[in-house]
Amino acid sequence: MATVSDLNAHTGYWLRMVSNAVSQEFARKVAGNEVTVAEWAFMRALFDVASTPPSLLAEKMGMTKGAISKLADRLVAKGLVERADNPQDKRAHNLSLTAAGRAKVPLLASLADENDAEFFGALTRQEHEALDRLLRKLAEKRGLKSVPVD
Amino acid sequence: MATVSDLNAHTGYWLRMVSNAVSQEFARKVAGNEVTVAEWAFMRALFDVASTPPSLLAEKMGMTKGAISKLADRLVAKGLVERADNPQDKRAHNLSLTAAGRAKVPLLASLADENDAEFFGALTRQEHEALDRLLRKLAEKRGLKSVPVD
DNA sequence: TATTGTTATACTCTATAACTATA
DNA sequence: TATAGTTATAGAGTATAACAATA
Repeated sequence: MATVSDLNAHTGYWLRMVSNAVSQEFARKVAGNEVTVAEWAFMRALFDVASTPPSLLAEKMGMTKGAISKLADRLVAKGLVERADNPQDKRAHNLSLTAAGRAKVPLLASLADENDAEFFGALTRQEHEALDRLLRKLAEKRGLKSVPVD
Repeated sequence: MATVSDLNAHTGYWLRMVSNAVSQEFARKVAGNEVTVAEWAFMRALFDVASTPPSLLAEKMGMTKGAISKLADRLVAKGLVERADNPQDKRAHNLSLTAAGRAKVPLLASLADENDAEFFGALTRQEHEALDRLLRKLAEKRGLKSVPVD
């Protein structure tokens, strides 16, 4: 347990600080592409799976069904995502990127690359790789899954 | 530049995922203490400085003046923060924790400790220290400053 | 005019909980 | 009853921009 004198030891505090800065800058970068950061994350998670039910996406992304539903609505309205009926279970359906959505991924990915380079370029290559590894380890422990092909 | 095939290389994506999970859980933990995560970060930044103008706090926290102003309003209403006139410049003022605000810090800090332990306990001690160091390095490069005593 | 801070406005993000339609 | 998903509601978080007071 830390005492008040070592408040600065809180990793969560720095994590939030850095993550917010990275996301804010990325939001600016994607703003011109009619897509938000959360929408990009959604599309990115969908990119490598042919098709997936909302419930699974919610679990993977650490979000509630309701949040996924709302995000999906927006992306469907923009023509980037589509819902397909599940013949086996009429309650269920599957989400996937449309051709337009899929076509947009490389552009958005290159903006994400730029953003990564801008922020993590402050680290050496070894440091950057170490950070990546640590974050993935934490995500995994938390049940946040990457796309299947990972 | 990454190509579409190495989408998973985006550090920003994982950073956001992990940070969101950590903050969400912490929000649950502090919810019973009439304080939000952003409010705690604000109080924490204020804890080690006797008194600071909003503009400086905004710079340190990577937020706009408007956002700081709104947060300060809420904390003043809760009796945790106070504004003091600056005799040298009537436009300016200084923010500081009230006695009640200061008294609340150890409890909130211990919840932050708990949260850190819960998430970063998945790492070895060396890994946890490495993560800390990397995050601070990134924050520093970005001009996000820790409190002066750091 | 420039600067400090507040206020007005507007979104995104997300949760919780109630609801609908199946199973 | 249980489950898949949607919808309704609400609030946090934050930005941008216009504004007021003072320098």
